Amino acid sequence: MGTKNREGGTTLAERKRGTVRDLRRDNRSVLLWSLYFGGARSRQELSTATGLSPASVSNVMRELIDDGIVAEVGSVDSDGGRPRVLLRVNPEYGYVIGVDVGETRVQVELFDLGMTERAKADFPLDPRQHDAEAVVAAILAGISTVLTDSGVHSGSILGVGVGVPGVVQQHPEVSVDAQTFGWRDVPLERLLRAGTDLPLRIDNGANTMGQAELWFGSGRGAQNAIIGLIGSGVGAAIISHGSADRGSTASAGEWGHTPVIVGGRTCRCGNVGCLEAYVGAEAMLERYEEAGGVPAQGDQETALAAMLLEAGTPGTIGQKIMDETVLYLGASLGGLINLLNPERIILGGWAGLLLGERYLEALRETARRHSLTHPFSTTSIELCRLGPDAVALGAATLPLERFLNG
Amino acid sequence: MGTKNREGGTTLAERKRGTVRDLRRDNRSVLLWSLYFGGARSRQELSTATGLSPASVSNVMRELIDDGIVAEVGSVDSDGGRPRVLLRVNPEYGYVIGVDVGETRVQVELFDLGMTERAKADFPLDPRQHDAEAVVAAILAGISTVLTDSGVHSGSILGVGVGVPGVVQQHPEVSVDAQTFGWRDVPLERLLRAGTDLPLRIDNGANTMGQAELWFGSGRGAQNAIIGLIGSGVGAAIISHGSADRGSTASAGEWGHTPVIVGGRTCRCGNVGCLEAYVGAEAMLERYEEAGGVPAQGDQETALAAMLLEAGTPGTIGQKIMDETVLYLGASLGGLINLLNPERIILGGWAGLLLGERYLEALRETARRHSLTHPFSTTSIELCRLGPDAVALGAATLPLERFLNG
DNA sequence: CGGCTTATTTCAGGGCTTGATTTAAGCGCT
DNA sequence: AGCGCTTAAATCAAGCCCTGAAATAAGCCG
Repeated sequence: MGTKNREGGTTLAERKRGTVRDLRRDNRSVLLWSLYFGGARSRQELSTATGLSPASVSNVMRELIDDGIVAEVGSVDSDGGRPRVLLRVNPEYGYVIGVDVGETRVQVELFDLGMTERAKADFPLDPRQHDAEAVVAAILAGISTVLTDSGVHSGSILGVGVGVPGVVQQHPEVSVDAQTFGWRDVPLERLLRAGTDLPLRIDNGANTMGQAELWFGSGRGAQNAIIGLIGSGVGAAIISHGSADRGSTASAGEWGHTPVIVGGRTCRCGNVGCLEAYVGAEAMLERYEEAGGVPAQGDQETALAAMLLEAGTPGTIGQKIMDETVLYLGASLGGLINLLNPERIILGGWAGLLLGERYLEALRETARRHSLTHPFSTTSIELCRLGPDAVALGAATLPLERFLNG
Repeated sequence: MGTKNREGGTTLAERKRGTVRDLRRDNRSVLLWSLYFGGARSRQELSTATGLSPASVSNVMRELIDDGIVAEVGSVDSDGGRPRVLLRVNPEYGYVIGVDVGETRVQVELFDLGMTERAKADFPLDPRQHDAEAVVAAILAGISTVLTDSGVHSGSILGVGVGVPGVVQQHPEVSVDAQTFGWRDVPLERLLRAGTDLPLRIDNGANTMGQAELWFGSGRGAQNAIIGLIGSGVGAAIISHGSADRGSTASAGEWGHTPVIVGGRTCRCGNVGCLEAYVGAEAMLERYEEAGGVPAQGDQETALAAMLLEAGTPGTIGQKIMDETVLYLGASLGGLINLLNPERIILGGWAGLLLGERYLEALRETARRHSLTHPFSTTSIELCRLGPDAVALGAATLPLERFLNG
């Protein structure tokens, strides 16, 4: 109810649903979504699932089959009647490419429509050097590599999705602000456009990862969810009404810079008391050191793992730090539950998974203590289910989404 | 993009847009919304505003005029062409009733479609006695009072909206949980149904107030907004994609129970460190007393006003409390800005307005210090514009919304 | 008063979904 | 093997809807 736009700009006119032809496109799209996420089903099942008449389903399906998008696959016997013919989206109708632009590497993956990986390419990046040119070159090289490796013709690529570690503005032009890369208003789409004609979609990496979990991971079917990502810093993808809420200028989700101790520890963002000043991997290790601990040599990942190991022994500094961490994180989770009343919270990111392995139950309990009974009891807190490729997978869902929408 | 429901239950089938007739209903509704919020406009303007062809606009408008919903009102001359005929929604086509169930009184108001108040009735409630029966009786009495006072026939009432101070569950049956009233799973709709046949819509009072501000107050036109309500406690209505985000079980918006000092002051919800443990009127007065202040006699409103007056003098206890209050509230606002990236934050509630009068600028500054540059710079923080009738007004928009949707 | 400009309405054309009606495809029992 | 029964899918005529083009309405201007 009431999702119709009021006169808030041009949104009303942009809506593309006035003619009977749009109706057809919509129905076609509804059927495709239903088929894609519902798996192989008969026309009849589609009819009851979507509320469309059997006649229309038949009609649209013939079209989709003629286009090669949908294929009949076997049939299911019924006792005493004509067997139902099962339909499914043809995974080879087209392919999508997902790109994960990370701090240390650009990862490019090619999937068929069933989201089976068909090819993959990794290009290391110099961690001290994140020229837009270098990244663009890596992405373009990755695209042509996966194309040749998979033997897929570029004509059957439905699109390329790119997940980047920064705020992505879509209007008036796609531009990326990424502090860690020193990017400010980098017109990534325009730069890529010079090297490829494929349809492009660019979004924040945390959002693409969230979308991956939402579609294929722990978030399947959720209408209201929060996917929290804890790595060196802390971010989140917020799902409301079944789709990502990016806020008014696409920078929503900065969970890490939400207060937990007003006037507390200084955060790398310059403010004080942020969650990220306590809970990100970087902050955890700093706090460990401040408390007299000696972080293990190596990268953050190794150091954090070592600290977690130490934390298993009572009385250690590691344990103290981790107990506090669980308290802060759990309290913040409780706050999110109260504020947004999600049906599911999903914790991920490399540090989040490390932490979750050992402390998930403690986090649940802390969140319970810091939230109201009712909203807590209708929420579940879980870990991400997808591996390190989730960002690329989620990025690939961007063109997939466009395809399913027609 | 991508607001289509995935296979998350029965939502797909519930969508009522498959047939060419639904298309008509939708277009009719789009035109009505545009006319309602865009004011008097010609058919041609409607055509460009909605993207529908002039022919269709004419067509639908004739229908609406025949139904008495829309009326032609004057025309504007143009130099050298046929003058445009202005259309508007006929404010007398129907009426809506809004009910505000507060702690001390039930307020019932009757509006025409232009949201001009036509009648109003107040029924005091015994603050120690919030029997569902008493409240239901007051609401029903209020409805018949405003009907007779306004002379409006009940047949032209489009519906009644009720705002209650508690969590409202819509499924499987409308039921209300209101801690302050001692209500648990009160089937308010069923109880009211026994006394009236009018269409009913029940929602949380903070949400209805938020909707009022969104439609007619400081929030006009916003797609992403937060309406914060500070009274005795602290709540919020969260608007995303242009409509209220109630979360998965309709209890979203408990901003007051979001952490600001983990491990801090005990809140009346039983947890510690909640925003409401510092910023609600009740908490502010408690903190004042704990710090050695002597609250003025009388109700909370008088006492808070007195403290605010004292706070104007440097060195007083009142000033100390208020400085802290601004710090906590501002930090929490900063967190909301980072997390949700709203285009507007609107502060209301009786205590919020009292506070905002004097400290709005300080709050803005504190929020700025506690948020990231980009999202802060695209947000404005303002005060509610509507008076104490906002809850009833917002409640009345519930049936109005249904009417506009057809 | 006639030409000109702009706003609405009218109308034929093309599309869409649907309920009803057929046709297709097996099952089970005789 | 044959026949009736059951269920799934396809076909078809009917009823709506939106749109572009053409026609009509309504003033202004010289």
